[in-house]
Amino acid sequence: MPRITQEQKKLNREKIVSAAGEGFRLRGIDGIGIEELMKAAGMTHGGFYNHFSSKMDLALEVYSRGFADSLDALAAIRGAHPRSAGAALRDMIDGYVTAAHRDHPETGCASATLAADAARHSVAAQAEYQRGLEGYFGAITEMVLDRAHQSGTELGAAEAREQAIALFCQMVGSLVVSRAVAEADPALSDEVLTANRGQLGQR
Amino acid sequence: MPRITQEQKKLNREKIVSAAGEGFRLRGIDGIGIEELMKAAGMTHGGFYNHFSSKMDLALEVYSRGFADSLDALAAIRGAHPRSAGAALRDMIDGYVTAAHRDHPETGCASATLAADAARHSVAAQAEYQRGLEGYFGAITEMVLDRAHQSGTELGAAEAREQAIALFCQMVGSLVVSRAVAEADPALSDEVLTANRGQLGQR
DNA sequence: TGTACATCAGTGAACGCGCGTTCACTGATGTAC
DNA sequence: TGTACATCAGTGAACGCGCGTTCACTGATGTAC
Repeated sequence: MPRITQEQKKLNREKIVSAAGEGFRLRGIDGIGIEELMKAAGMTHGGFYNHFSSKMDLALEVYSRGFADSLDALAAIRGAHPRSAGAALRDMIDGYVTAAHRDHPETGCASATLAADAARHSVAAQAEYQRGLEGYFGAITEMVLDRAHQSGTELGAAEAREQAIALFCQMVGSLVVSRAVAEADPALSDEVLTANRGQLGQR
Repeated sequence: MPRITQEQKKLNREKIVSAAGEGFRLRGIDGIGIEELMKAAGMTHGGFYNHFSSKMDLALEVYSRGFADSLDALAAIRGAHPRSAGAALRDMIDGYVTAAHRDHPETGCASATLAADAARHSVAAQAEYQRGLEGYFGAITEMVLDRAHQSGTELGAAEAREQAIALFCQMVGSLVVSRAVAEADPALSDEVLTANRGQLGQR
């Protein structure tokens, strides 16, 4: 059957990255094997090394892809609210701190699922993580500044960035904590989300 | 050489739990093997099953131990400030959101290190996590209520609990995020901590 | 108190399994003429 | 455009390694008398 079109090869590579994006988020980088990933992508495991030099190489691509996707999503939210940065911020929070997001890590924020892996794995993974973080922080800071400007509030750039960072960390923390008890105590898990959404809304 | 005193056996068991507490926090439950843990505890790996029925059994003990220790630490902070709940809250935050805590996960908060493992592992682990969370939430809620009372502020119990939950999640999130870039970008990692401490202080 | 025997904690080899990675092979694709 | 050959993506078996767990063994401890 092989060999395959160059275009088909690119498609297959995409399938692997996509399957790994979900698998790594769901079970951790060490929690799912190459055989299972390749099967999910519709191939057998042997061909993996035609696309990546190692499992960690794939993981790095998953990281950078994940952050890029999240930044796109942020840009889309901002684009949907060209008039009000406040509404955009609310949309971001209400889309993030959600039972649906908690219950579907495989398609969710990379920060909330892969942060622990990044801390424990190579510096290369951390470097990808850093690039993603800078992007988030910058975008959210702009939104906070815009909102202050639109409401006529005085707000320095440094203070806006501090607020943006704190806001982001609280969003991530709320998801991480709520996931840690999602199966054992759904009510508590829901309460964690509700409480954070409530407090975040007051900012 | 064996057999050993019953008292010595208990001591050995403690050494295993202690070594696992550090090892699991540092590298994850799947990130360190029984052989290495037992070596760190000063024994060979074969004897492990004289103390625990499985690796997951040990992990459960590490979880419950970790939460108990953290609750003790919280009680100690409150005890050190019998007059001012506000000062106790500040001490808690300033002790938690710190470079020292970030750099030493092995002796740090179990929530910030083992949350991802709990979400992915058995429901039993989540149940331990849940018990710990309830303890935290309850204690912090009391502190928030005490502070309001001491400053003469009106504050309902439900609102206090909501604030306590949000506060805790932000603390956890700040540590998780700062650790994810600690090696790759120490300055950014420090900024994450500083920003969160700053914003948390304004509550 | 002393003696004889059963118990059992630690040792280190071994088992079985799954994982990341390698490799010989196949046959359709890409390319040179 | 057609032909001949080199390339190389996917296949599936295999390798090596580390891991969780088991086991026969040892000899000091605990216990029954």
